[in-house]
Amino acid sequence: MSLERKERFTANTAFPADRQQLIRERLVRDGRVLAAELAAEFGISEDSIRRDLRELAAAGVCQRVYGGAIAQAAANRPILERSRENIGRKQKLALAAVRLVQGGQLVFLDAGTTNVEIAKALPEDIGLTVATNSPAVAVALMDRDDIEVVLIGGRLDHQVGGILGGQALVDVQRMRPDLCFLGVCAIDIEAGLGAGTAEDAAFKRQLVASCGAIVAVATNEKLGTGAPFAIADIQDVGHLVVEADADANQLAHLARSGVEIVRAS
Amino acid sequence: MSLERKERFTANTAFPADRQQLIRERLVRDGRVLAAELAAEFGISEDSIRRDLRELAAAGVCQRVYGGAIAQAAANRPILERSRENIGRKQKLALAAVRLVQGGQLVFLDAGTTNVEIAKALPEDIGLTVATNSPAVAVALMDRDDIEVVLIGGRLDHQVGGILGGQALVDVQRMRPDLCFLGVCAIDIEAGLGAGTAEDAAFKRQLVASCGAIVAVATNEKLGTGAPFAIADIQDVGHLVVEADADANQLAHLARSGVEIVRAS
DNA sequence: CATTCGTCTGCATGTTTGTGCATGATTTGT
DNA sequence: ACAAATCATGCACAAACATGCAGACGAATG
Repeated sequence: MSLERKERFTANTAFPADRQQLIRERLVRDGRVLAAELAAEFGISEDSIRRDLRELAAAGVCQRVYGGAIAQAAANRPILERSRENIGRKQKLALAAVRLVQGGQLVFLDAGTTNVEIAKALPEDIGLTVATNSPAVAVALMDRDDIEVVLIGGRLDHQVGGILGGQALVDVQRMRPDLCFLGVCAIDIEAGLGAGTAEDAAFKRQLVASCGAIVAVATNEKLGTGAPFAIADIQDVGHLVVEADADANQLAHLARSGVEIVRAS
Repeated sequence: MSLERKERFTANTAFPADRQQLIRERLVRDGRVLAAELAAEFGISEDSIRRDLRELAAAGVCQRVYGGAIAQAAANRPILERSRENIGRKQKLALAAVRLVQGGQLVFLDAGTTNVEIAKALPEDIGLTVATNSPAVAVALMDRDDIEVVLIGGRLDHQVGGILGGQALVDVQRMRPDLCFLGVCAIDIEAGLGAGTAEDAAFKRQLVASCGAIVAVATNEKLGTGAPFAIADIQDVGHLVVEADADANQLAHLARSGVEIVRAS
């Protein structure tokens, strides 16, 4: 008896910690595990497996069920949902927008929810540098080893969700991004691009001045509307990314200003 | 006996330092080591191997497990993987930590998952300014109208999850926060505070120099362990926030250095 | 050369941890 | 509702553990 146990124990190269790690991996892969199955695989009794599962459940990794355990859906679900259907309008816009980006470039992502989606939509291993004044963009790119992130410093504007102010202006002045995704609040053929606050508009004006190419990404409700503070003329915009069902009439007017229209699918 | 031992000792090229280096390489290669296996290989007793492993664990190289040790990936793992672990414990720590904050202060929140929890735990309408090099902290405070947020600019370190580098150092130099919550990777009575990378340590050193009062918040696994790069001595820390079940012996040693211990509930 | 000190080692001691098994309690499927 | 499967709990045991101790050795000191 004791011999059997000793034999198993020493022959088995797996520490409890390793074993639990393997169970974790299996949980994310399959979503569920069976106690009996694991016991057979590791060559130990189901009791020990149950102990492991109990600990993992206590750590919040999985949830115990009769016969085994299922993965705690919280961390997994969003990734799956994201890759599958349910792609929002802004995500479709983002997918169209990122096609304008090339590896090796210095790209500026302005503050805004759309630009956060663009950050998330950047292709794997594209290898570029992203400058931004948006903490949310930085967080979205935190786990991307192929993307160097440079954050503009300064006072955070809660309304805009980005860094604004004098120091930010100076910092942007010192860099020459190849491409800039401008977070516009309004875009109109006559009024041009507009923002909701004076400080935001001032920052975006500096962006337009500093960046080699400007891309505006606009959902339908932003087309043909004005905003209190002007940023730039339509002529300053290189590309305008719009939704698939954007108003054709508006687009025709805009295209006449020389801006290249990109339609999302 | 003595002859045997001497023979072994000289025959094996293993001074403790050499031996530990070999164990390090083994850890990198295999990710784990078995105490009995190493003892057989080096021709010494398991006791000495265990001593080595204990030292390596204290240095943060590996994590001791029953039967041997596994490579310590935790400190070097990207921050997003760490973020969901131990949330409950860190929230309790955060609740204790925010009691050190007073309205109207300029508080610096260093990068780290614990400090994100501290940001979330700041009382409603406390009314203060938070400076940070962590985009995640900034995002957590985005909807807090009573808190002014100042973000340090510069290159984002994906491992640390915060802005590091020369410009960040200069920016911190220019401000005088009343209070700083330092994201320490390791804290030990002799080695002091430690970080996992040189750049991170340099930034934290500047924080210690610039800030009026330093608060270190440490989960249990960080107590009594060392890290490759030193930040500061224990004496530089004003308050140390620890978990309710932190090792009393360690705390007694730490308290003797003059640091004020705050226990979470 | 003798001695003193610090380090490293192995051993003895008692403690902790991981494991399997027995025993009821609980849950599931039919 | 009943049998089978699964589970939680307590127990026993061996492996692995921390700790204190003493001997051996090298280096520094007189």
